This record gives sequence, C-alpha cells and structure tokens, in this order.
Amino acid sequence: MAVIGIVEDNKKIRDLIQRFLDMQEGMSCPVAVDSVEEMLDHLEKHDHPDAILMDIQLPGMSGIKGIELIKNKYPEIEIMMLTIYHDSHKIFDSLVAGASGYLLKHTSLPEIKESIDLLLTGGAPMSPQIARKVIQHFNKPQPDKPESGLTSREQDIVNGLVDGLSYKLIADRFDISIDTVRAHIRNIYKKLHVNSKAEVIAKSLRGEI
Amino acid sequence: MAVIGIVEDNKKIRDLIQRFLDMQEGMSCPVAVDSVEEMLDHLEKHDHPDAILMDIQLPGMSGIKGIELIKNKYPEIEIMMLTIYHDSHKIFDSLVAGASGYLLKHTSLPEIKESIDLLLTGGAPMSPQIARKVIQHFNKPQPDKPESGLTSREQDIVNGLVDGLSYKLIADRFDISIDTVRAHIRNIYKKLHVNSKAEVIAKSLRGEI
DNA sequence: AAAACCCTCCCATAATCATGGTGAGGGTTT
DNA sequence: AAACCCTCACCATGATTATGGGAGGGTTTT
Repeated sequence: MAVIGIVEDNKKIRDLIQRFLDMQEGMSCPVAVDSVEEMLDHLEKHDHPDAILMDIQLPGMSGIKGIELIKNKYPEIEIMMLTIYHDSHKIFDSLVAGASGYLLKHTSLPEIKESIDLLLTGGAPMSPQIARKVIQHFNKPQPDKPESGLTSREQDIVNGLVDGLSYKLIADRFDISIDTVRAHIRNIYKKLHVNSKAEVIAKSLRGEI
Repeated sequence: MAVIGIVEDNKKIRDLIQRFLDMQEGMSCPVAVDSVEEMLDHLEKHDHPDAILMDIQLPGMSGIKGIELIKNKYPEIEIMMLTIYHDSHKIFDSLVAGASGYLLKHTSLPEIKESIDLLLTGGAPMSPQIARKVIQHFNKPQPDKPESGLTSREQDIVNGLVDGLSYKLIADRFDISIDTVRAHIRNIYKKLHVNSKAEVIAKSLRGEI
C-alpha cells in the first residue's frame, strides 16, 4: 500500500486530490496539510508516507525549503512538486533541493496517480515542458559563455594556470620562455580586469572566460 | 507536415520506424540512414528535417558526436536519442551535446510518434527512468562531495582564496593576522596535498573540497 | 606600406606567497 | 590532568608573482 502525503494550501485542490488518491487501489492518502510546518510535525509523530506531493507557494515556509528539510530528515521519502510555477529557477531549485518529480497543476488526476506510481518505481515524472527546461540547463552553459577576447595562446596559458602550474612549468609545457609567459599573463590580466592567478582560475572554472 | 529523419544502423528497426512514421498523418519520414556521415551528407543536399531520431552506437562516428555536428550546423533541428543505453554518462553527454529528448529503444511505436509531437511542440520526451537519472545530476553534487577534513575556519580561508583575495585581504575579512592566515593555509595545503593557491581554488571550484 | 595585432624574449623591482619553526590559549576527548 | 585539535600569533628566508619598461619578427587589416 503506497502512502501519500500532500502539502497544499488550497483546500479545494487538496481535498480533491486526497479524495481521489484515497479511492485508488493500493494507495492511501491519510495526511493532507496546508504547510510544511504541519507536515514536519506530522512526520515526527507518525509513520511517514512513501511520497509527498508538495506545492511551492505556501503559507510560512516555502515548499522548496520544505523539500530540503524533509529530504534531509527522511531521505527515503519521494517528493513530487505539484505547482503552477514553470519558471526555471523554481524548477531548478526544487530539483537541487531533492524533488524527484515536477508536475504542473493542470495535470489531471489520473495522470497524477500515474505519476506517483512512476515516482515510486524509480521514475521522475515531469511535464514535457518541465523536462525541456531541465534539459536546457545542460545546453545553456555553452551559448552562455561570452567570448573573452583572449587569443588562443592566452587561453593556453589560462589552462596552465587552471592546472595549477607555475610560470616556469607553463613555460616548459609550451616550450617558451618564462618571460613570455609573464608577458601573456600581463595581457590576460588586462583583458580580464584582474590581477592575480587566483582570479583568472576562478573566472575560468566558473565558465566566465 | 513534420519531416523526420532517422539515423540507426539496425536496418530492421530503422525500416520499421520509418514505415510507421510515414503512415502517420501530418508526418513524413523520407530519410533513414545508418550513419551520421550519411545524414550530414543528406542534410547538405536537401531540405533538412524538423527532427532526427538518432542511435548512439553507430558505425563510424558516434551518435553523440553526431548531435554536436548537426546541432552546430542546423541548430533548428530537434534531435531525439533512441537508444538502448541508459547509462548516465551517455545520457548526460547526449543532452550536453544538444539532444532534446532521450528514449529507450523498447519504447513502442505510438509512443515514439507521440514523443516526436512533443519534441516539436517544445517538450522534452524522456523515459521516466531517464528523467530520474537526469535529475540525479542535480542532486549528486552534494552527496558527492567527500569531506575534506577541513575545519570550518579553514573553509573560510579557502573561500577567501576562491574570491581571489590575498593573504592580507583574507586576514582583514576575518579580522585575524596575516600570519594566522599563513598558518591556516599551510595546514590546508597539507590536508589537500597541494602547494599553491591555484590548486586550492581549482579543487574548490571543481567541488573536490 | 603603414598600422595593428600577436608571439616571443629580456631586464628589473616590489609585493606576495610557500614553508619552516615555535608557542600560547581554549575546547574536547580520554 | 594529559593528550589532542583548532585557532591564533610572530619570525625568517627563498621562491614565485605582479607590474613596469623595451624590442624584434610574423600576420592580418586597412
């Protein structure tokens, strides 16, 4: 028997989903509350559910903060967001916080039921639109990278720095004199408006070069 | 009319999907080849399709490399992987390379058709198992981070380094003497087995601390 | 061909960093 | 209490960096 919990402040929606899930075979939904705080309270006192449906916009603590707390204490509970937000930040934050599914609220009841089944069998239910946003996170980093204006030689030097090499070792790697390395680095600093190896490395590893 | 291309080296599967898609209303599948090279060749000479289904394991160039090339030249083509691999690396690499969907090969024909529709209307079709793996990438970075053994003060110092500060500025930030900073840094170097700011910063930004 | 870059190299100095040793005070564990 | 770790601090030295000059040879742009 899959036990489901709901955190949703809109009483109508909450009751609707709860009643629907409770009617399903092999599923029960004994706890439906309207804030993370109440859910945490409940979790302390009772057996915890297998999965929780969670809204983001909630009175008191936000759903995203809620995911964090719940996942932290009860990592085995699967959490699925059920919310109206389709904004990338919220999606991203939810997933990072530990949600395993993310549905938009217009999802039909049978679909929600199905998604819960998926969730509990190792899937990660997402509306296709959501999935696309998630995927965009994988592609973005590239288009993102604004060009630095660094020449390819300068890039080489930067890579050397990132590898933690000293000027001397960079010189060896590219078979040029240490003074040349110095010269390049001076130019790099000017272009990037920095004045230490540390900053160059940080910029580079952050994808800002 | 949605035009679909297929790159798949198994002739049986390829023909099957092609015939099926061709029968669908509003869809045509005029080109089904067994290597990325052939597809690239075709794209140069003909109007390009709206979407391409692509295998990963192919004779010659891999499908992942193929995504990159195709997406690079024809960014408007949507690419969906259709493969037997459910290994995280392949999935991840495909998405990074520019794929917008990732289905496992056991997917039924009608589901493939549906997925293509989704793909072309801005969705990102994924088997739930795949979606879960993708999501895991968002969660991993945290559990991943093996503890460094750094004390919290040492972490502070590391953060200072990452911010590109000099010893002096770190000392100012935490209101301690520069010699103390030095002392901490010595310990940090020992713990991390490095011997330069550069390496510490690199490690930190790579999440290895 | 002149201008504008880029890569290469050299010289020089002040600042910063890497490393060593030493030791004090506070907190925790045994 | 003894042992131990963390934090803090001072001294000292050699290595590395940061920054300034200047200069020759190559390529691309104007």
